[in-house]
Amino acid sequence: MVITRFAPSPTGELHIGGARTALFNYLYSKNQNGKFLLRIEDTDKERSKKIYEDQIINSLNWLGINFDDKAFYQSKNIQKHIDIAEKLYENNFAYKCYCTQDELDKKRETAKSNNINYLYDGTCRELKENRDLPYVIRLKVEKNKKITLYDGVQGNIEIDTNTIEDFILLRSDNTPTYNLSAAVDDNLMNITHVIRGDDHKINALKQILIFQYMKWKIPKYFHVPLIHSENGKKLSKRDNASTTEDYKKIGILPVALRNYLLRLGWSYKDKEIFSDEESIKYFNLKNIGKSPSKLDFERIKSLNEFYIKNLDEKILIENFILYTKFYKKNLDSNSIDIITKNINILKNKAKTLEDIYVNSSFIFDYQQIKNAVNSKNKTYLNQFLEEIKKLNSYDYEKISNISENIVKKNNIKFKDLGQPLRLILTGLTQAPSIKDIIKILGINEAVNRINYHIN
RNA sequence: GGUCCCUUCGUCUAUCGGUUAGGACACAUGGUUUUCAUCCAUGAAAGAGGGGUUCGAUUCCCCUAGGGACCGCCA
Repeated sequence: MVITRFAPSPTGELHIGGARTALFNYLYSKNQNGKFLLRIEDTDKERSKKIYEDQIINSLNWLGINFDDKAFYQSKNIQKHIDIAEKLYENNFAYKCYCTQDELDKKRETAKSNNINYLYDGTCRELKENRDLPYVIRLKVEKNKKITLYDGVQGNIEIDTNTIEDFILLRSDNTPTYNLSAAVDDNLMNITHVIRGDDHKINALKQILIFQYMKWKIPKYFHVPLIHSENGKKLSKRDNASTTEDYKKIGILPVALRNYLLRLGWSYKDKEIFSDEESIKYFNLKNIGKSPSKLDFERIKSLNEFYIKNLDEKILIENFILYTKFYKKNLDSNSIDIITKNINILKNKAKTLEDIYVNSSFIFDYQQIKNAVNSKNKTYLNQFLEEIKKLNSYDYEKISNISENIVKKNNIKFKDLGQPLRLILTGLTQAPSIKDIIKILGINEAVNRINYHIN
């Protein structure tokens, strides 16, 4: 059975690249009728925060990326990682290193200032005797050997082991390092396919060495090129578009972000829009692209617009209410009622949930404009007012005729009536058509708002 | 500096050696529209450069250039 995993470290909010990695893992496991596991890599006690663990899980839920079983916490498995380090040491695949951090820092610096490549020089590699000093455990990387990473995305990558240093497995405080923990846990969790960011390519080689020494079955690796910011640089927290939270708070729908992420670095012929079912059905690993891709905010927005227009309106309203609750304000039930009834009008201008909020604000956040109309306009508005007063509620279709007649009668342009009318009804210069505004507000409220301004 | 990876319209991408190099977003123009949008139509827009291999190269190989990742007792 195929088992994939997403293994974030809880040192920050869910990153957009992480979200894509999670999505790919999720989709592939579902496509193969396998399992998708979540492993929180919280072995860095300093930087790992509980609130980020929760945030990552919440974001995955929000995106509809559901993991199987319970979330797995790497910190709970530390003893097993230590056991393996000791086993490697006993089998002479690893050794104790007594070099201090100061010594290593110095060597690193001299190497850097001489512009030469730094690798741990193996000072302690051949030490025979034990010393009564703090030590780390390093893996003994066999020299002068070629090792191959069979990467499902990048092809076979052959590398000389001389360029891989004897990396640390166990720190001097006896805690395991990332490469040890990751390898041990991937083995323990029976991970069959490791799909992750490009930045782990070298780590894969290191982890493979551990797998080989332990005679474990090596998983298949797929290293996905990273996502770059719009200016081509590595995505950073300062880009304001780097975490799923950044998108959530401006009113991007989870379906839209998911669809966008799916098509970033992956494709299926000419297809752009994927339902959840389709994405599971069509997802495969061989269509993952080899080159890094840039984020395109306009594309995200346009996809979001598509989903706002095409999503089931009930679901759209659910998303909208949750959105306003989190990021705007709790709307009263009357306003929600009005918005729900008129969502087909209000959603038409929106690219984001925030747009829907702004577009509907004249319902719950109406601001009267002082001196909005001049005396000439008042005459037309008065005529308009008298006519709509005569309307039965739900007789909104006649509104167009009313304004048409007034325009003809006074020999004016529609603009002369429509512009001030829209402004006093909504407090906004851009809003739905006059007919729709009155329909949304109801005759009474419309009459009130006009009255206020012409008297 | 070392190791490794990548390179098709501005962006995401399609192309299993033979195509007028296709689609989507963005952009431009026109139409619809009682504001703004929407919507519809049309258009402009690409194989980094140089060598090979081949009857034929965007596709395969090499070199150059550009971009990226990694090089922690972080993950």
